[in-house]
Amino acid sequence: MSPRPVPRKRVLTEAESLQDERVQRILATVDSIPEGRVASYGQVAEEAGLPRAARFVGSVLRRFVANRGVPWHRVLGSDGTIRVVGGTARDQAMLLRAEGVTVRNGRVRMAEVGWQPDEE
DNA sequence: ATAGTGACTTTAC
DNA sequence: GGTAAAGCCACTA
Repeated sequence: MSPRPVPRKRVLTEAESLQDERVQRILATVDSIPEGRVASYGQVAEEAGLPRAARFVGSVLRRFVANRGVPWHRVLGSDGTIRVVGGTARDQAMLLRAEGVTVRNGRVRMAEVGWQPDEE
């Protein structure tokens, strides 16, 4: 029997990461944010069953969401601030305004447009 | 295995 | 209102 190479762990490709259960739950959670509402990264993480993984949520959105049907623009910082840098920030504000969310100084009022998961 | 990084959050001034 | 530091998770320069 010729020895076979042991399958080594390697870096996940994008396609593989998309199959990652955590990624799927994150995307599903973001997708469940109703139009006109927003959620924080930490909130998404918690809803997805990944408490304290807010930064991970941010990186997942940054890497995959750009060209999918996921409403990434409804995810903001816990204080309602747009955390994206560069031109994408302008897009996010535009997308939010397009669905009736008031954005002032790169920020929204979480008390008004914050998503309450129990109202789905 | 260690160090650095980031679409984060919380706490403490 | 604001900044600073520390804690946080997972990925990687």
